[in-house]
Amino acid sequence: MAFLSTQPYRGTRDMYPEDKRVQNYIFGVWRRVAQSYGYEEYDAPLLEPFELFAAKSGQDLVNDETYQFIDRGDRKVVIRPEMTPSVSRMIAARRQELAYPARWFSICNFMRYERPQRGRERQFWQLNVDIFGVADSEADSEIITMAHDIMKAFGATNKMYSIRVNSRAIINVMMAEYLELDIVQAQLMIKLFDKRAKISHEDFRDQAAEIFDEDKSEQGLKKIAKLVSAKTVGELPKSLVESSAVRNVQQLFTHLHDAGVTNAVFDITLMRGFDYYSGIVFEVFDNHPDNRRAMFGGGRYDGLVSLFGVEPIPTVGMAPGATTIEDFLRTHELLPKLPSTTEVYVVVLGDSLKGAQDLASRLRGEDVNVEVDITGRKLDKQIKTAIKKNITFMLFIGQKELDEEQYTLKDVAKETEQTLSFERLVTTIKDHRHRGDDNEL
RNA sequence: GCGGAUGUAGCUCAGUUUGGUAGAGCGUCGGGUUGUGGUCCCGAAUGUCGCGGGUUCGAGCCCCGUCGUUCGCCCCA
Repeated sequence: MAFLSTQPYRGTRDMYPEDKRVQNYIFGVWRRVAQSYGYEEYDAPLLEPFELFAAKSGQDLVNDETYQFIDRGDRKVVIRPEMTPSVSRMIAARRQELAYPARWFSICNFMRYERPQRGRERQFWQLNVDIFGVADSEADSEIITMAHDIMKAFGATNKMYSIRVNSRAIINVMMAEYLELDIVQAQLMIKLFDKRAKISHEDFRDQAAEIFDEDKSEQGLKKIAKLVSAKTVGELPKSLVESSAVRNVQQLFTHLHDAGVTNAVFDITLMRGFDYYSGIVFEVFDNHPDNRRAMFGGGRYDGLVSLFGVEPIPTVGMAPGATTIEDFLRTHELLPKLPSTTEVYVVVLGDSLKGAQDLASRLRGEDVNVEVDITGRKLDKQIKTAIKKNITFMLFIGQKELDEEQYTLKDVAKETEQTLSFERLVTTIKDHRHRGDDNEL
């Protein structure tokens, strides 16, 4: 008989305790920052009807990149590849009774049938943060500022990443009125702009020239050169600067500046997915030479809620992924040492197991997480186990300690030992707990 | 969907040139001082050499296929 494989399914990861610690750390930072802005957590089903995604995204996307199946009732269902349609559905369903602006977040897993590569897995976790009901650029600014704060909360400095900002509204004006392209040409040009960083200047120019009608090609290239050279919104050609789309982005940058977000830059070539975005779009880029890539992004999608046949609700959101954040943290060596959730490992000396168990039980009664070594092994083996498990404290329990009711507590990292009464034991362990929390921030 | 690299002990890898008994370090387990560890000493266990087929007297090594991993392309909600 062939043995079963121990490998996880392609594109998925087994979360061993040390992996889960990292994930919980990332989730914890996300949750803390989102809640600090007054966002409340929600959740949605793992499965959604096929139509929900088909309506929103391109057919290719839903057919080629989702996990889907027919359920026992002949319904076509999809394992969610993203959160936005589900949360839009939830908002649409209760649009009349919600308190606006509605500030919501979720931390959920998703599946996409893709070829795995660096920073991309078939099963992945994302934070989704959205603000519903505000059309003003204050909402755009809030989401981008929160992205910035999340990076800060992970210990990143401004130099480590940059935030690139563009606006679909500007792109629309630019394509239709400034470059005078029809819809088909505009789509091609958007794709080309999106690729610009990956191809040579010559290829970019040649391919751009082909998109224009022949008689407009030369003039069009000059216009594109002007667009691309704009380092700020203000440097865009005059006819664009006067549009409301540009004024809106200028406002956004003013807000960001006021909020202390100094590493946000305007980038006319940022296109981002583009299916449902209707206003600003942004992406957070890793600046490290070893990991130069877009980590996550977001934008404004005012039209999506109206797919459910109701009044549109203006919405801005973003979705940082755990995989890319983890890559970022490892690349910049920002991952903190993450101790076990177990605070005390009880090392049992001689045949004091029963007394050790009683003491452990009392500690648990005081809300301390305690693990007891019940193996009866030699001392050094017990100690090595505690270290390997990355547990903060060791507590040595032998007959002498039980008789005297004075216990030896060892701080594993500092290699220091104290002999303490039960009450002092509890306060010492709890004091350390609070310090640890502060260090994480 | 396309291209490159790669798969040998729990982990990191050598062994492939020139086919000839399956290796190292770390880790694990046991012991060395029966109340204190990471980096001491001694000893031991551990492999369908990813999987399937082919060539050969003989394959970890050569050939074909396949699966996984990884880097890039495409795509990126």
